[in-house]
Amino acid sequence: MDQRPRLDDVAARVGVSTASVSLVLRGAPGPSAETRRRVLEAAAELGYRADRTASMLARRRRHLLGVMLDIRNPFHAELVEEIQAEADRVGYEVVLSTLTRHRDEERAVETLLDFRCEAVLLLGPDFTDKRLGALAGQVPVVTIGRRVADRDVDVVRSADHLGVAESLAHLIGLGHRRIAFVDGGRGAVAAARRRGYRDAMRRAGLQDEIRIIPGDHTEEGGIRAGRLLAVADDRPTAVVASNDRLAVGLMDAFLRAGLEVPHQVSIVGYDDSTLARLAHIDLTTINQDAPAQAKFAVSAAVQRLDEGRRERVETVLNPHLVIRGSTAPPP
Amino acid sequence: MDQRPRLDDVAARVGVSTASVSLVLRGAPGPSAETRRRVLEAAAELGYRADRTASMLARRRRHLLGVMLDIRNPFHAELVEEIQAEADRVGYEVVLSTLTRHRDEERAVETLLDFRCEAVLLLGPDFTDKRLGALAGQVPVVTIGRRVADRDVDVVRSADHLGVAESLAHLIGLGHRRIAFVDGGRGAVAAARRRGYRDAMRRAGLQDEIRIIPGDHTEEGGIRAGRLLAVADDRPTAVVASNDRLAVGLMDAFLRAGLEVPHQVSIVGYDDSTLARLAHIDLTTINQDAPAQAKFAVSAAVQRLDEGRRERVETVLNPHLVIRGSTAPPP
DNA sequence: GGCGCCTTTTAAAGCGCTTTAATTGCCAGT
DNA sequence: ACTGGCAATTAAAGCGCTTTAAAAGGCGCC
Repeated sequence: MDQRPRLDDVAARVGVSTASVSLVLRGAPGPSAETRRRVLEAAAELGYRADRTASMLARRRRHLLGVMLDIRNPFHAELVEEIQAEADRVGYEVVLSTLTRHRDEERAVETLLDFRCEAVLLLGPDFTDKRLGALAGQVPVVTIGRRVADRDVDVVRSADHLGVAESLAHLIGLGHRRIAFVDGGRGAVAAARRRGYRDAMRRAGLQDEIRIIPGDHTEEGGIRAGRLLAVADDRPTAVVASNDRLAVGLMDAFLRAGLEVPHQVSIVGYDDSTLARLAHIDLTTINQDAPAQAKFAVSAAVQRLDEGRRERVETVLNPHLVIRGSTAPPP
Repeated sequence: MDQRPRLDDVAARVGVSTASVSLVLRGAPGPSAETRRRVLEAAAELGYRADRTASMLARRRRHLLGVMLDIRNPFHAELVEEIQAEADRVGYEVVLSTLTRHRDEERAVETLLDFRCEAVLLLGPDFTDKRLGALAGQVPVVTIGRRVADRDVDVVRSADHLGVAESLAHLIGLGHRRIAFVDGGRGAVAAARRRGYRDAMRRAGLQDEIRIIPGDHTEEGGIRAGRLLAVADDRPTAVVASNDRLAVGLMDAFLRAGLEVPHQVSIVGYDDSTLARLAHIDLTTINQDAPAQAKFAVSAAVQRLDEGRRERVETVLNPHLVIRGSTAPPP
C-alpha cells in the first residue's frame, strides 16, 4: 500500500547517486567500503528490496527460468523442488506455469514467454518434436523426462527402457513369466516405457506372454486395470505399471479383490514417488533421481545462457530399481 | 534467440506511432477502425506479443496476483486450477510461489513481493496472525482455508467445525459412539478441525469417548495412526481424519491389518480430494467446494484492487458431507 | 605546480512499454 | 475565409532499475 521504498529513497538517505546504491546492492565492484556500509545500512533501515520487474527490464538479462509442469503430478512436484533449489544456487529465479483443465501446454508456454523467461524447462511435455523445435528457435528449451529428436532441444531424461528392463529382469529372476504391463496412455513418456516392456519381454523369449493393459498414469487407471486383471483366468503373476500412481491403483484393486500382494501377484511401479515409499505401500519401483535430473536441466539452461553453448546436449541418466515389498516369487 | 519483435517493429511496419499500436493492442478507444485492422494484421504477421515485464512497469498497475502454495498438496492443486481460471476471466495474471523443503513461507512470499504482485493469495498459510497483519500492511492479503483474526486480512474459508460436526452427526446417526479423531498437526487448519471434533463430541454427550490420535496431514501419518488403532483393544468403530490423505493412510493400514472398511470400522476424510473419489477408495468425506473458494478469493483481491474496498471481508462457506462407501453402521 | 594514473562517484542513456497532453486534420457552421 | 469542435494520432514523459562513459578526486612523481 504505502509505496515500497525505491532506489531513489535509499540514495537520498545516504546522499549518493542511485548508481552507487545499485552497484552496492548487487555486490558489483566500484564503491568503497565506507559507501557500501552506509548504503547497506540505509537499505536495511528502509526495508528496501529491488523491484524485480524493473531490474529485469533494465538488465539486458532477466535471469528467469520458466518451468512448465502439471501441478497434479507428484513427480513434477519433486522436480520443481529441486529446480528451485538449484536455480537459487546459480542465481536464477523460477516462474512456474501449470497445466490445468482449461490451460493447455501451448497456453502455459505462452505465459512463460510473455514473462520473457530466458529459457524454459518443460516437464514431460506432450508437444510434438516439431513444435518443440519451433519453440527452441525462440528460446532455449530443456525437456525433462522424454526423448526429443529435434537438434536444438536439450534433453534430460532417464533411460526408460532400461528401467523397465530392470524391472523385468528382477521379476524374471524371481521366476515370473506371465508378466503384464499397464500402459500410461498416449504421452511420449508412456510410449518409451511401453516400448521398453515389449523389447525386454522379447529379449527374454517371453514374446508370447506380452500383454498390455490400457491405462493412463492415474490411480483411477490402475484401479480399472486391476479389476480387469484380478478376475482374468490367466491372471498374470506379476504386473509392471507405467508409473507409481497406476501401481497404487492396481494394488488397491487387488487388495479389494482379495489378492495378496506380493504373495499372489507382484507389482512394480515407476518413479519412486513419495507414495511408493510409504511404509504400507512399500512399492518396488524405479528411481529416476529427480534431484540429479533437476540439476542437469538447470545447468543445461545456464550453459546456454551464460556460457554460450550452442550444440544440443542430451543427458541420459540410468534409472535404478528399488526393491521393496511388492515383489516376491510367483505363487 | 533472434530478438522477439517489439512495439517499434509493429509500429514501423504499419507506419504509425508506437502509441497507436499500444492502444490498438489493448483495445483502448481512440484509433480508427482502419488503423486497428492494419495494426492487428501487422502484429499477427510478426507474431508480436507484448513483453509483460515492460508493460507491468509502464502501467502503474501490474495486474498480477501472487499465490503461495504447497505444491505437494493436492487440494492446493485444485485451488490453483480454479484461481488461474478465475484470474484469467478478470484479466489478471497469476504467479505461483511454492513451499519446498528449503523454502519456507517467508521466502515464498518474499518472491511474490519482489515481483510486485498487487495482491497475494495464501493457501492454508501457517503464518501467525500478527505476521499476516504486517504483510497486509504492504499488500492486500487473502488467506484461504483458515481463520485469521487480523482486521486487514481477507479470509475465505469453509466452516471447518461444521464440516467435522456433519461427519460426526452422520456417524452418530449410523449408531457409532466410539469415534476417534486423527489429528493434522500444528497448523491453523488442523487446529480448527480438532476443535470441531471436540465440540461436536461434547455436544453429543460423548465427551468420554473423545480420543485424538496425533498425526500430520500425510498418508504416512494416517498409516501410523492406523497401525496404532488397529490393535487397540478398545478399537473405535469409526475414525474421522483431519484430511483425506490421512484417511487414505488409515484405510490402507486397516486393510493390511485385516480390518474391513466400512464393516468393521468406518472412516471419514476431509477435503473431497480427487483421491477420495477414486472408485476403490470411495471415501466418505467433506467437500469444501474449491471452485467457489477460488472465485471468492480472486474477487476479494480484485475488489480491493479495482473497486477500492477497504474493509476486510470474511467469506465462510458451508462445507458439506459427501457420503460414499467408507462409512456404515458399527459392527 | 603540473601531469598521469588510479579509485570512486555520478550523469545520463536506455530497457519496452503505457499514458497524457498536445498536435494535426477535417468538416460544419457562420 | 475563419473559427470551433471533434476524431485520430503522436510526441514525450515516465515506470524503477542497470550500466557505461565520463567526471571528480586523490596520490605520487618529475
